[in-house]
Amino acid sequence: MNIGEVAERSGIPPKTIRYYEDIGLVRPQRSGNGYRAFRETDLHKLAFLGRARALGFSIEDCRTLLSLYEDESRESAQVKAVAEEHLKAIDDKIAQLQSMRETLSHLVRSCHGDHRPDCPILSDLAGGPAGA
Amino acid sequence: MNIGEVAERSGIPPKTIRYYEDIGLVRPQRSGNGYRAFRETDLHKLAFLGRARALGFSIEDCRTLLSLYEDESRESAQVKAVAEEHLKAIDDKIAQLQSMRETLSHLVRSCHGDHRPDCPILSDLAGGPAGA
DNA sequence: CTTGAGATTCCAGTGACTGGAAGCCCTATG
DNA sequence: CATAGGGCTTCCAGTCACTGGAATCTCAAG
Repeated sequence: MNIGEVAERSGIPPKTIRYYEDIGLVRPQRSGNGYRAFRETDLHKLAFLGRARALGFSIEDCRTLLSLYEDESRESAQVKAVAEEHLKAIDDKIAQLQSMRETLSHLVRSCHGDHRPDCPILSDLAGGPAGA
Repeated sequence: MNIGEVAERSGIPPKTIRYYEDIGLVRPQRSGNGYRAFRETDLHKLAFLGRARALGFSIEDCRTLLSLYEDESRESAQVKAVAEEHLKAIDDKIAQLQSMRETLSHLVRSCHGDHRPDCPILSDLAGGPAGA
């Protein structure tokens, strides 16, 4: 398989697949003409990567997960540990965003949003709730 | 004021302040010795930037907000528009993270996490719920 | 006079791609 | 057989918002 077909079947753009090869996530063989020659297992790996990235795992996590996937003597606890850590990071990020959302939505609601210059959003940014 | 004091009072690291000058967000004067000489208004701007960044506004949004802040003929609607767009981006991001969180927490719960190699997390990544 | 803290500039790296340029390979058509 | 195109190759640069580090300079204190 050439890169175009793999891209289509895995849903990962050619550019990204080349990048994944650069950083050693996949190692396709080469045909006589220099083109990358992907086997089914390469496609499988790329699809795996696509799903892991869609769940927000970092590239380094993906590398770990892939190696665990290929390691028959793995312990599921190792996989779970990676996933739990990532889950916690997601929770932290959500909490942070929700806190921003909270503040911001209050500010947006309190701004009349018309042609006048007075704006509680700017007042808040300029110096906190007791803004000048 | 030298950069150290401004950093302490604004909560923004010196490196970041220099970066903000590089990209034209602040324009401190210079003393005879070549040191940056910050005035109160510069400090004020930096504190403004710190709060805007803490709410997740991009640097470009910050630039816009700062210029609106300094524009006496602004209309609050302009500020509100920027904030609303950002709020929507935050909502989108939260939704995306919550969807990941959902999937991931199911997977984590379904993994026994012991010394055995079988792992529903890997099965899912390897090929969806109907994993091999 | 030396020491140390704090200031300066510039270069490089982060994460995970993505865009673009220059050029090779292959197939199909005129 | 020449050519046009589409797909493939490599390499370089840019994204975003910093951050680390090196080499050098300035200043106040002892």
